[in-house]
Amino acid sequence: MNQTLALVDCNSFYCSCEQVFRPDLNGRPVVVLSNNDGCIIARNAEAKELGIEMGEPLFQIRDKLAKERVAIFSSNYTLYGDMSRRVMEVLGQFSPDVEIYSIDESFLRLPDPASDPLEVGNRIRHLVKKWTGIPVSVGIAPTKTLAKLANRIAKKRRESQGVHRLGTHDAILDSTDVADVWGIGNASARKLKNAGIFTVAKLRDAEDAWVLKQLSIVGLKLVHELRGDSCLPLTMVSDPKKGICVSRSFGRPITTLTEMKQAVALFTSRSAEKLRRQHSLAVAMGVFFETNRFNDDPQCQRFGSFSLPVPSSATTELVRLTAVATEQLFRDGFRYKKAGVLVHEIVSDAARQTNLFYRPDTARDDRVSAVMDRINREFGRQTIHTAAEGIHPEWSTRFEFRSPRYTTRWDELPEAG
DNA sequence: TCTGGGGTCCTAGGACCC
DNA sequence: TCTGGGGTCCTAGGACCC
Repeated sequence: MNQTLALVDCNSFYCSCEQVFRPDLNGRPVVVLSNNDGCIIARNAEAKELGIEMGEPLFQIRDKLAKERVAIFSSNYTLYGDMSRRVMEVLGQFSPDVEIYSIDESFLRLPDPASDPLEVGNRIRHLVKKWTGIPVSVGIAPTKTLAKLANRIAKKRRESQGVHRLGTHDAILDSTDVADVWGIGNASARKLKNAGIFTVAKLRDAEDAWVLKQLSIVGLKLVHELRGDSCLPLTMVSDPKKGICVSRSFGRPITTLTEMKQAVALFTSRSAEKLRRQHSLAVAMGVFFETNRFNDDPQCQRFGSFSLPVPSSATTELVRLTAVATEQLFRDGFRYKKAGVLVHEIVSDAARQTNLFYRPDTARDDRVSAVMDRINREFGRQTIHTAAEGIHPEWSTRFEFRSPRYTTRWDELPEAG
């Protein structure tokens, strides 16, 4: 099959989103923090140059950041989600076949075989920047794995100027580290290097049987992709999630059952919303909480799961059930740092109306949920929520450096003049 | 010393990704 | 004092069945 794919990836996406609204930060190092302002999860080019690493805890490098005048932001997922949608809209102009792979990258099948792919890549770059302010890099190749690699090269090589096209036998593959291949993580890279395979070209030319034995079917597909043989198709419509997990670290430790129930109720509401958005029902769920594993506090991890009496996605029902589970699991005398809710068995809501157990009270719960969704969609998340979640609880996640939600909240826009 | 040969389902854990 | 939060896929091994 002869196809030309492009992988479009936003450069330092979270940082770029912040910088679009803060042109005064141009040329300055910028970082974005994880939930709770714990770790560095995004750095712009200037910050990377300072040697700031992905995943570094903030408290360990606070002084360095201050000294280098690094701009620090808490993560602002409302803003990033909205900017992502805008970028993806622009990409839609270039192809009917777009796979949104993550919040900041998409695969496109370039539809017109006659046009020059490099020229198309440059147009994508230019238009996304012009309409959204976000800089992107474009990798072009016949398979996803090669397009990923091409994108990496586009970002690394200055001469590429943000767009690179890669063929299966390009000379650059003889000098590209095998660890740069998408799907080759630490463990596989170590295995390959022990066997003398250091470059992408070497891996491409390895024997199928050997690869299968060492890296399983996953690795073999990847090697075929390096040879230009497409094994990973574009998936334009995403399947519903098979599991859902909502978990957070707290701004300060939780010690009481009352507060733990509030936290679990909040995470349960988020889970219920996710279920409804993909038209699914929970069949079995889990609740967990744990103490801080990085300090000397007495350690405690609790996990419990249960099946629902009837599959459901109603906030009120799920909150009631996870509250019971929380009461059963909770142990006094610990400082809990993190908790979460899982939905690990899911079914479609399509067949429910015919379910023997679908009674009027279930129907009422569902109507309440539908109204909650509508209000929260229109007026913003948490406009309406269950009383169980508490109001502005003290254990809430910290966002010391949060930027305004420029694109979705008028009330947070800075005043003009 | 020998201790079948399939098959399925489930779970835990590894590896990887963003 | 402060160390993220999601996901997917695959394999191995145990339980169970005929």
